[in-house]
Amino acid sequence: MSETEIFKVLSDPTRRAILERLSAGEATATDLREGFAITQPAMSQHLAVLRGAGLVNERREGRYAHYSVNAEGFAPLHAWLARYRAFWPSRIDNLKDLLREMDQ
Amino acid sequence: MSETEIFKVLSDPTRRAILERLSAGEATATDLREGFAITQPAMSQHLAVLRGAGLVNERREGRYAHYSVNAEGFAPLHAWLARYRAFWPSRIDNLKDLLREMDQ
DNA sequence: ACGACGTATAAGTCTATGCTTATGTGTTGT
DNA sequence: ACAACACATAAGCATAGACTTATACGTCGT
Repeated sequence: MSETEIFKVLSDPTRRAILERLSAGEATATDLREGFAITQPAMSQHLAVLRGAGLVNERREGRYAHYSVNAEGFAPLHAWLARYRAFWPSRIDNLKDLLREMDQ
Repeated sequence: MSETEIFKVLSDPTRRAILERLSAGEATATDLREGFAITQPAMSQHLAVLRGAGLVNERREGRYAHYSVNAEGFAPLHAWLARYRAFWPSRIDNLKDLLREMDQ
């Protein structure tokens, strides 16, 4: 998925809230509506967008759609952001060297 | 800056390209236009948005505006993304413990 | 002082997106 | 078989955002 698409998808607060909810575990589309002042089609559309971006997985079980976070979908975001980690706390700056050591 | 704002700002490919250019070093607004098929006001507006989100710094020098990456502005993004690092390569999963050790 | 320059702002246009209501599709229980 | 259910899709509307042209603002060189 393109970086542009991922950023667009995540720029919606409702979708980020959905992801946060899903990070606590799988949930159905109806489950997810609790706590959100949102109609069913709106939720369905948000989930379709998240699915399209590869940020969530869908597991079909009869008439229920179980959604969960697809952490691999965040890889492009991690990769992009890594370019701007130059000013991470200095401890973390040493990470690369550290990992190199760990590999040996 | 709110996560929503940061994601929106970064969802524009031109703005991400500007950041990439700036990550190679400071540049003026006019410098930045090279290589971009973009009018001067459009560039100025993008820079205003980046500045507003705290992602770039402006250094005024006479009639020139020198822009540079403000890496601290990426902190909210790092913090948010950290929640979804559960599936980072397993080596990195140990980072937290590692850093804890380093502090001692 | 004045004109060229570097940049910012204003105002309008066009498209993208998130919402709504209405409806379609497949599944389950009786 | 049929009604209720879980979810998806369609179509329309309203707002946001990225662009344009025009113009304003401050700075520099002559």
